[in-house]
Amino acid sequence: MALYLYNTLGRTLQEFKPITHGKVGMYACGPTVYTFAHIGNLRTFIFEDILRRTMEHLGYEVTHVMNITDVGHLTDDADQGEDKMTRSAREKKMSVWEIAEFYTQAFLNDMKELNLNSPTVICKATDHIDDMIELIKKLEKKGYTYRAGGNIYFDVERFPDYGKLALLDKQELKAGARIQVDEYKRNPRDFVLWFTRSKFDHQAMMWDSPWGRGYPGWHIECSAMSMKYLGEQFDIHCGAIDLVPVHHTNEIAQSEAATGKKWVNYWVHGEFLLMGEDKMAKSAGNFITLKDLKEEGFDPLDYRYFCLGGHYRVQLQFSREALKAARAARLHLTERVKEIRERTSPSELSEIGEKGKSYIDSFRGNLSHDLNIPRCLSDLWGVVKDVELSDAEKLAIILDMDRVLGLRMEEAKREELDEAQLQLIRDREEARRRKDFVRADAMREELKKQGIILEDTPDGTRWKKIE
RNA sequence: GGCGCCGUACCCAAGUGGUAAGGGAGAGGUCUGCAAAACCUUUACGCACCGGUUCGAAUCCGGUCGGCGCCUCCA
Repeated sequence: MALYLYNTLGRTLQEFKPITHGKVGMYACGPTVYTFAHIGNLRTFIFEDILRRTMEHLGYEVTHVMNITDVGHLTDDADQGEDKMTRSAREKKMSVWEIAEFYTQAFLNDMKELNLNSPTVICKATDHIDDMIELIKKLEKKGYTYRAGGNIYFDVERFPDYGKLALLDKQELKAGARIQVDEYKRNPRDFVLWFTRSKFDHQAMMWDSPWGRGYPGWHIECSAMSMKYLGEQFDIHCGAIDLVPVHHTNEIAQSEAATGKKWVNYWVHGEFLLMGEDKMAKSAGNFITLKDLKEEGFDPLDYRYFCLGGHYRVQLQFSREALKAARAARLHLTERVKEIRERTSPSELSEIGEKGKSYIDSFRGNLSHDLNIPRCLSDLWGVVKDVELSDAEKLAIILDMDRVLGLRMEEAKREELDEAQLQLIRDREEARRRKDFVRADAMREELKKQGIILEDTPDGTRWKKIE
């Protein structure tokens, strides 16, 4: 089944055709590790995980590369003083290297808890300074750069297609609207490839280069590392929507200028998470982290489920109410799967009947249509509730769908009780037979204190643990 | 000012010109010693508003109102 993706380059839905048959090279812009990722950042990584799992589900062998931006870059709108990493280091009384390592680990932990499959390659900017220098040298040789005020700039005038991704030619740039204009730039859209003169007082990370001791510009790392691991041309580059006008635009310019080839075929961008009505941003101070949600009693997978409820290209409104709804839905789902598994083991996918196949087809169709995950979730619920499917079929289909959704359905199994608890349940059943309901209710109350809920059914008493 | 996105039930939200997915919450019912779970039924003659195209519009076109994002930190 053909996969259709919305390509920001061209702004249309396009059939995905890989460069190499059966394989996909995919680069995802990773986190900047000077503080904890907030749940808005994490939405993007959940989307990328879904994209990667979808392609694998459709039979592609995926090479997924994600970078870690551990070189500090700028502070805020004022753009002066210290860089992010330096400031964070000062506040935490740690070195910039320790800060980067600490938040990198925190991020990788978030990924694990959200059940994000680990990228094939995770690469740190600071491990690839030489690759960046080589790329800048190449650009310099071809005449795409100029030196001014101690820095090396990329000259956008030399690259005619500049801004194609972001439709910048249709926009009027309001230069200096938010940021002071860099007096050394020939064109306001020019950007720095290598700094030797830091804007910051206490620049901590510095490297030697042909242009002097300094540090790389922000955009060069993604070009250098993606081409190192995926080649000069690859299939998909993704990230959040805010990266389109500057970061990705500049990446394209420097990459294609260096190689003279088209760099990336499909650009796939995820929309923002909104906090109430506004965007969630570190600078606005209205952000929350996965840790915050856990402290409020949510499971990271509740947040994953919540994100799956909205399409990746549409802004999603976060609220505690909406997250609670997602949690309730996920717990119901998990409970249902536990019940099914208790009765059966999954059948072979090849033995699924017509009715079951229609769900699988629907699911794949929705996936293929620009990752319509909300519809896929709807298909999943359809399977769970269908009265014509056998339990074995249901379980097989659910587990198959979950390879994409990543809700850990394979772990939805009945927990174990100890012998004393099992005995108490048997005693209670005995009391019920004697119609000693006062005693029976007391025992149920006692089990509830131990976190066990009882349900009396015509087939006997069932129990489950409270989450 | 320029560019882009979006207004669907109490809430989140899908919708690919053919008669409004799904989840949550609420209500009624079946079952039950009670409870819970499960299941069944139910909640938008209508998709911000006004025109237009069409046999047919939530979907396409134009306009109005409202919201969000971006315009060199940004997921």
